Amino acid sequence: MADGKTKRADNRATRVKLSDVAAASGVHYSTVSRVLRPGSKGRISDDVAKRVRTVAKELGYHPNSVAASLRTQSTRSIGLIVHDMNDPVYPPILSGIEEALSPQGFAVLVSNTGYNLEVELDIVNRMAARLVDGIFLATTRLQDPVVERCQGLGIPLVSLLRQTEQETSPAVINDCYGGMQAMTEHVLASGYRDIAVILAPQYLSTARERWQGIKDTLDRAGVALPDHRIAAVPRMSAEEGKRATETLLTARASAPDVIICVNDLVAIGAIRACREAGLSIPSDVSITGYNDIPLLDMIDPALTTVRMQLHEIGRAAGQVMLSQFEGQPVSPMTQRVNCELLVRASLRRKSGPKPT
Amino acid sequence: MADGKTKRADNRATRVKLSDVAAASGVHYSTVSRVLRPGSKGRISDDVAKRVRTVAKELGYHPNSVAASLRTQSTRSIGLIVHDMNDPVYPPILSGIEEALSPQGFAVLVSNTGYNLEVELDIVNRMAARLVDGIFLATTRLQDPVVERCQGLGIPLVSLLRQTEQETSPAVINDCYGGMQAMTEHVLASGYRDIAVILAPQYLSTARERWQGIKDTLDRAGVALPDHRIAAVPRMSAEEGKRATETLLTARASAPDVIICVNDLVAIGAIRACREAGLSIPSDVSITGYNDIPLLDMIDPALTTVRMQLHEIGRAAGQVMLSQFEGQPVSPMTQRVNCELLVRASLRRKSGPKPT
DNA sequence: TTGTACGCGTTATCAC
DNA sequence: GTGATAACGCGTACAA
Repeated sequence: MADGKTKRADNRATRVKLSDVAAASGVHYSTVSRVLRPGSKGRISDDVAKRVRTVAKELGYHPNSVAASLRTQSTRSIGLIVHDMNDPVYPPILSGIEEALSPQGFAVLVSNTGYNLEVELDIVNRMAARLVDGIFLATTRLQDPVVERCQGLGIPLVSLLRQTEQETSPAVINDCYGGMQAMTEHVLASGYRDIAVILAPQYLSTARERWQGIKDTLDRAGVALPDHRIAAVPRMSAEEGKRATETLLTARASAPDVIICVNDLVAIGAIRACREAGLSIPSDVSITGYNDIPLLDMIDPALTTVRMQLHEIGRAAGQVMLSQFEGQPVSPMTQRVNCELLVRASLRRKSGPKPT
Repeated sequence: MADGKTKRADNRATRVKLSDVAAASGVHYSTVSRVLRPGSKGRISDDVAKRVRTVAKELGYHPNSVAASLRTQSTRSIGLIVHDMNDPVYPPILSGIEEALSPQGFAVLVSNTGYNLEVELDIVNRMAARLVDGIFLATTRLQDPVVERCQGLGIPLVSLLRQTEQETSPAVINDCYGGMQAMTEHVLASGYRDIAVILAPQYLSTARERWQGIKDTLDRAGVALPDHRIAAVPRMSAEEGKRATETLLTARASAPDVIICVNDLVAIGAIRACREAGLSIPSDVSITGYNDIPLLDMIDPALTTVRMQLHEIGRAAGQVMLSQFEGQPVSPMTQRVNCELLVRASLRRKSGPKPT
């Protein structure tokens, strides 16, 4: 009843609705509804349509999408689930998604799992309760209970960056196999043979494909990769990369020629570890990454990496989601987006043979 | 009628609702509603409550929040409007917001304006149509039509990082004045007197406060800042920073001792421009930034900057939003979060007098 | 071409 | 304590 604090409630209450427009234009509100939504059933006389439209504009009518959602069972909102938006690979993907879906009137609900599966399942439940029209999942594992839950709930799903083992959901991913193959071939072409790798958990398709890309290329070239030149991180962070590199460096007296890292953050950790071990890069050890996160060309030394088309992955995923909404069968289930090798200072052509 | 493609529709249709639970437990659905929502009016007998609850769990009941929203006029969703999520300052803020609001059942709708005011106003309209409970605005200008529109629509608003001239909306911001003051004092203490600055548009409170922090400190120290040592960028990007630096460097034959940049990205552009001009950093020119974006300690040279507590700003903004929902008057209108000077290699104590 | 009437799944306000 | 019932604002088959 007060003046100041009821402002918002008043605003809501005062909000002009379909029937207000109808009353002001002297027609029934169902007519207004038809006028305002192109693609409705019956045709409308031009003069009525025009009158209704101007009245609606004058009154500042905006449809209440919650009411519409209740009726249509569609909220025109979609969820985006990521482990952590602070990982620089996600923002460009979000941009791409927005580019594809925003013109169609969709809004994006972003949630971080914090790398916690329980949280992630809970997020899916909450999004389901909100009747999101679909979910973009950037956390997909090769065997994924989250994917199963979405499917159990009947929520259209598109995986981002990763895919399940059986390719059970539509997915738009980077060609990690091809990217790492190109990287490994370049490492070999640069003259290196004593190669080390830092891998990531193999329940992620990205990590597995990258590892396969390395392995197959080395195998074809007949280059051995002994166990003591292989390390793994439980999570793709700089901290873990540093730790893994320390393990690698202490495994043998001599350092490897080059360390191929599963991604950029891990590579940054590797750089730190090498520095602390008194090794300089690239003269003592070359290092490579993957992703091409921002500023990577500015660090010392500029990191050799593979650039993913993250924005394009997001955009394509948006398209897949839209075609799924239209009931079109998705094919192929897994769509691969190309990437590009970027050679920078952290990887140098081998100058001479190492002293034995 | 087919089997595969109607799966989702079936799921929606099949979805267990209040009345299903009611039927299965032999009570009226309004009773179920009361049981399931703590804090409803009438008290319920324990046995009925228990029965209803178990039945609900068995049937896998989940409330339809769209229907609830239609009734309550609250969607428990809030909008976050940023220019571009690719700017690394935003993700930590989003995390902070989620930390504060997610436990309360709120979801966050993220939208990028792409630095376009028309788009931004449109986003507000769309969010209003979705009945968001509130909006976080990270784009606030000193005079801001977007703020006005939100207020006109009666949507609770919290500004992030920036504030309007008249402090018309609750805001949680960084203490940019203090941060730049500390930076400038350190620059002076390092022995520099020939100082250049790169500023940003003064319709942003961040840019203006930083500039004031610099100016006041120099004034107090009696150090002059001639016009040819002042440049400005239309947008805080590396590209613009590079361009502005080129302008600075060509204005006079001698380069300044140090360039104080409005933020890190601009500073990175400055580094690039200096390199191209054959100047080395910090021996020829020192450079400073602001924000402490990720990897800044890894670039060459490591950039001296001011670290903002971005996550904390997001969290605090979430708290402000919540207390606003509870009808509590916000005070003070502008809440400042402290920041910290980080001195790194890009700024070195002046060794000797420059040759004249 | 336009109006009628019902339903979407809840919440809230009544009675009883 | 519990049941009945009216909104909430819109979409749409159907009638006119």
